[in-house]
Amino acid sequence: MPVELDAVDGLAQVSFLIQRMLERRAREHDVSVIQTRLLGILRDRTPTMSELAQLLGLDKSSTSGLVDRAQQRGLVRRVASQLDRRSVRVRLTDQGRAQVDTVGAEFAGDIDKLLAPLAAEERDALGRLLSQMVVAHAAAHGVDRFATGPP
Amino acid sequence: MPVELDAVDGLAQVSFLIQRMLERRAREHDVSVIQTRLLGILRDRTPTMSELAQLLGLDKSSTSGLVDRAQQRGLVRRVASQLDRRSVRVRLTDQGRAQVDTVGAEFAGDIDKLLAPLAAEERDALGRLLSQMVVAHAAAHGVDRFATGPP
DNA sequence: TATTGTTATACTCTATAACTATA
DNA sequence: TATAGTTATAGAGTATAACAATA
Repeated sequence: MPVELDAVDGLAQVSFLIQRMLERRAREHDVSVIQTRLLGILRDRTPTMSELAQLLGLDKSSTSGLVDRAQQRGLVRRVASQLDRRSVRVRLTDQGRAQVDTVGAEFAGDIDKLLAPLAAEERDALGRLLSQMVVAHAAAHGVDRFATGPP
Repeated sequence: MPVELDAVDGLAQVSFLIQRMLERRAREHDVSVIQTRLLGILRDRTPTMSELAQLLGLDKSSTSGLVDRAQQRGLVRRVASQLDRRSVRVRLTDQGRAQVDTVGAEFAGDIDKLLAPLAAEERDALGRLLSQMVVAHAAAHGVDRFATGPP
């Protein structure tokens, strides 16, 4: 198999593979990728609607609808804020937490399978290279790496 | 910056970064990722609607709508087949080709920037590791790597 | 006045089901 | 009958603009 991709093409191809894996896993549990991403953000946070919109990179009205649908499915709930009575916090329900844990574990398993052809030292080397890229990108763009990526 | 991700987390993070880059580039040109993917498929093909639905992994009705909207924007056109009068082929217009070339080049440039922190030998090593993964996955799943990935 | 959040509206994307035309 | 494609319908996801309540 002498097929050889350069780093740019390799990253593009692998990204599409991984994205499709996530789509499939989410759909198996009857949710969308964006719903899963919402739950992922809420795993270690209870943000206001505004903060949530910021984290998701969506308009506040889009976020309202997203949370509406997640709430209808029993995955999240809205909690009134005591400090500012205009404000609402969004919290994961037990069912939502179970859901995101399951999808997250399956998704991680998919990526792990994708790594199967690599030897242990190669996996380590890959992790180091990717870390360099992610860290440099976060430094340059001021992004909290753990805020944006699901799950 | 002693932050170190393992290969699984690194792949997940980088995939989300790359996906967001593509979304941004597509939106800058007023199209969606799926529209860009459609154009990418048509760069070296003139498939029937059925073939297109297969390549995109969508229902034929979804594909109809997608092509409708791309056609309204002047990016593709439908061509009647002579062999089978039920059948329709979809072809890129000049404008569609210019669009996908532009977005594709910008997207490749984004990935290239993401690779900036790596030395030349590291980029080569990364390309080799990712190639191994893509090739093994294609062999196991029987996927034409160039059919599915945009652009 | 400014901010937080929701609602009204419109468009894209997607699937299922029913349909037309051709094979 | 079977296949290629479209249309009707419904729902998710998104943004803009207008709005209510609170600060």
